[in-house]
Formats: sequence, C-alpha cells, structure tokens
Amino acid sequence: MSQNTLQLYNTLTRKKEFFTSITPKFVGLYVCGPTVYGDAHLGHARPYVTFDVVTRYLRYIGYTVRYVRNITDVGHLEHDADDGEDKIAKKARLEKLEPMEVVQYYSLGFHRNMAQLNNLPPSIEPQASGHIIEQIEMIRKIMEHGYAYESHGSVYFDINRYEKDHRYGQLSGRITEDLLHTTRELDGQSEKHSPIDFALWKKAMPEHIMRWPSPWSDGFPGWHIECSAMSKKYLGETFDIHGGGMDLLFPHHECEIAQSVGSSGKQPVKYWMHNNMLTINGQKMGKSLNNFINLDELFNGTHKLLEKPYSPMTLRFCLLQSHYRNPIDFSNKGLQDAEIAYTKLSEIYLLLKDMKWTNTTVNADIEKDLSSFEANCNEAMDDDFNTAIVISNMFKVSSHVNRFHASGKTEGVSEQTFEAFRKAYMTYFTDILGLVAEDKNTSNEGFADLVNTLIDARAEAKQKKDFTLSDAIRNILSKFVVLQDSATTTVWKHERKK
RNA sequence: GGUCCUGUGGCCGAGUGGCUAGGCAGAGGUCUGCAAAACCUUGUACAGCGGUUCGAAUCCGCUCGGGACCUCCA
Repeated sequence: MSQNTLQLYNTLTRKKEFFTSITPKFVGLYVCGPTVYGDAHLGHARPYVTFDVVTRYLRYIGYTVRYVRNITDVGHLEHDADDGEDKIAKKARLEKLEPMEVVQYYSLGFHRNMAQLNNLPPSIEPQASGHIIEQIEMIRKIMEHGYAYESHGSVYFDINRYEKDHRYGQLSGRITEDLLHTTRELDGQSEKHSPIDFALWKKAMPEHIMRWPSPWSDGFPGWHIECSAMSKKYLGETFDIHGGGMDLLFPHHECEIAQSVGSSGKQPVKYWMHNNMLTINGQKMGKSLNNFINLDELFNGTHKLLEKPYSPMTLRFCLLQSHYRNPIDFSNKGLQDAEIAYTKLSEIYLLLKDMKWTNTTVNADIEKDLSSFEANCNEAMDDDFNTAIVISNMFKVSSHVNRFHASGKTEGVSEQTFEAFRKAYMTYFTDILGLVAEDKNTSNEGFADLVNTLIDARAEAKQKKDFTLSDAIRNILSKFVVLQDSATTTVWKHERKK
C-alpha cells in the first residue's frame, strides 16, 4: 500500500487506472447525496457505504480527503406530476407541511441511518437550497459562453451548440443522434430547441411554493446544476473523484460534465466511480413492485419480505462482501449468511483485542500466513477497493486466532509478527471496513446477567450429571437465539471457555 | 431499438491467459454424556457453440439468459 499503487476503475475511460491526486496528499471527493423527500432505503446504503470505505482507505494510505456529499432539497422535477413541480414541494403539499419541514424530517432520518451504518459524516454536506446564488452564477456563465438559452422564463442547456465545441456523451457512451430517437415525450418540450436539451432553470408556476428570484424568472434550478455548482465551490473546477450510483451516469453525471465544461471550459472530474445497483430477490427495487425496503424496516424487521430484523452491521458486511461494481441481490438467505459470517469475524476481532503474545516456537506456515495478512489486504484494496478479498483474507487467518484462543497460547508465531498482524486486523476491521464489533456482554447488561445465571445453573447441573435439567436449561437458552442475538453470543462465549 | 454491465460448484461470491479464493450449506474426523462452538480433512465450477494459443473460466466472435440507463431513481 502506498499512494502510488492504488488503482481504480474510471468510468470515463472504462479502464482501471493508477490513481494520482491533482494536489499531492489531498483528495477531493464528491458523491451525489440523497433527495430528502422519503425515508432512506436499501438503495441508499450501497453508495454511501462504498464511498465511506473509499474515504477511509484513502485516509489510511495518507491522503487528506475532503468528502463532499450534497443534500438535494430542491430541483428534482416530477415527470409524472404537474408540469415542472418540485418533488419536495409536492410532498409538502400532500402532507400539509412546510417544504423545509419535510427536508428536515428526512434529513435527520437519513443522518441517523448513516450513523447506524457507521458511515463517517462527510466533510461538507451542502444543501442545494443554500446554493441558489452559485447555481444562478454558473447558469449565467454557461449562457455567456453560448451553451444555454432562455425560453419562457426557463433556461435550457443547448446540446447542439455544445456539440460544436465538445462532445456530449463521453461519460455514458451515448450518441446525441441516438438520444434524439429515444427521448421520451415530456411536457414543456415545446420550450426547448431540441428534445435532448435539459433544464438549468425552471420558471415556477403560480402555485409553486419553492421558488427563488433569478434574472430569468421566479423559479428553481434544474436537477443537475446543483452538483456542478457545489462541487466547484468546495472542490474547485477540477477535482479528483466523483462518485454515485450507476443509475446517475446518464443523464445526471453527463449533464454535470456538460455544465462544468460549458461554464469553465475544464473537465470537472479526473476519476468517475460508479457503484452497481441492488435487487431484491432478483427483482429491481421499485415502488410499483412494492419491494422497496427502508433502512429502518430492515433494522427492525418490519418489512413483509423480511423473516427477521438485520442489524446495520450485517447490512454493511453484506455490501462489503461483494465488489462495489457488481450488482447485489438481497434475500433473507443472503443476509443471514452475512450475519453468520460477520459474527465470526467480529468474534475474531474481540478475541484478538485482548490477546497477548506468549513465547512459543515459530512455525513457518503460520508465521507466513499472519505476516502476509496486511500486505494481502492492502493489495486487495489497491485493486479498485476489493473489499471482498479483504474479507476472505480475514477468514483465512481466523482459524489461527481461534486456535490461539483455544490453546491459550499464540503457538507458532513470533511476537513481532503477531503484534503487527493483530494491529492490522483490528485496523482493517474497524478503521477501513468501518465495522463495529459490539461487545454484547456490556451492551445489554441486565439481560446478560439473567443469561449468565442460567448458564451457571446449567454448568452446575452438568457437573452433578443431571442432564435432564441441563438440557432443559439449554433448550431455554437456545430460544434466545431467536429472541435476542446477544444471548447467543454470550452463551457461545461462556461455553467456549470450558 | 440504442448505450453499458453481467452469466462461476446446492446457494452466495472473488478471480480474468498456466499457480488454493473465501463464506454458507453437505460429508468424514477430533473434542463432548449428547449437542453447540472450535479445529482438521473433503466432494461438486466456470451459460452454450466456434476461434486465437503450447495452454482459456480468463482473450475474440456468435447464440442464449439476467440487469441498469435512455429527462431527473443511489
């Protein structure tokens, strides 16, 4: 691991490239944030866990990362609603709330869910509504350069004019000629010179409550301009990495490039990273299919597709088990497998945390397994953030740790190697993958006491060879496996000491 | 229809020219009153057809299947 060996897949070039930051030791990262008009769902978890790990790893290898993730609280037009109505405003009217009340409510929920997933907060989390001036300024620049025009109080980006100097479609691989034939018919198309032109500013209808003054009309910014304006403000005209879901590749990110090039003449982003999508039981997650799972529903198990609740760490682990550019299919089976696997590695972490090296002979194989651990993990992360390989490396060393624990001595490894390995495992587990090994004995003390009392009673019964009683207690204890996970761990831990 | 991604053993999931992925589940063993956990051992694989190559799951072509996007969804 070093700042010279990291490779990442750049959507712009469709290749894995060696990463070099524009400014030495500093990385500017922008990730498209959520539109806060609904609860955070499974689909939100993936990009934010992905780019959280990206941030964590970049910091681990010595970069200072400025991670900017926006909150979209204006600007998403509803295509199936009244012409040009804002999603936030629509929701607000339905719930009879102030638009900013809706924004506040869902922002808080989003932040709570992100914290549960142990995602580090971004360095800056700008809101679109707080950057209307910057957006207007950028639109003005684009118009100055001739790449946008006003029409009936709205402003549209002029793709045909832009294509005379630049190429629209370089990120998504789309050809404007094809787009013309495949563009859907929308309201307000008559205002545009070409159906593929996109809105930079929309004039508000009289009943529209979210509106701002501008040189063209009282209205609101188009969806794409906020990311261009805010990334430029906080990261500069050209910055290192732009991330987001694959679904945003077109048109959103394509438009961002056009807007930035159209206003500054410069390519805004050096590396574009896109995470793949999620499916539920093999199906696309969608409101019409009624299989949209909110994060709260996942964590408390209330969604009808779920057999039980799954913890935020189970979800995080499940996501990290596959590479971010591959699709993930969610199922109860998959989540339960992830839960078991995560619990095992978590257990290894807890054992390792308190484990002391004891003087023994050195076995070449064990020594090699443990001494190569960190380098193997670094190599995996350097290869486009391959967290799946990191996890498999953790499993490869797990049996050694369990054996150390069972025998009570660190058989076969030198002190230097053991300590380096121990530190590396713990760093990877908590700092890089961002997993949290809850010490379940302390997190639920009253309950743990009860369980421990039962365990002691059972041990006593076993000692007296009263197996009827001991089995009866075991049956009681085993019920906690379903009721309360912490009990399971407690039982296992206690039993293992014997 | 266009652009892009994808197809790996019972299931999940890495790998991408020759070298063990890993996990879950299964089988056998150690331990145990019996289990559980742990440890040891172990089987099953690269959608199909053709091509390139000394050698292909890996590269190329075609066929078939799955998915995303194509004006506002992470």
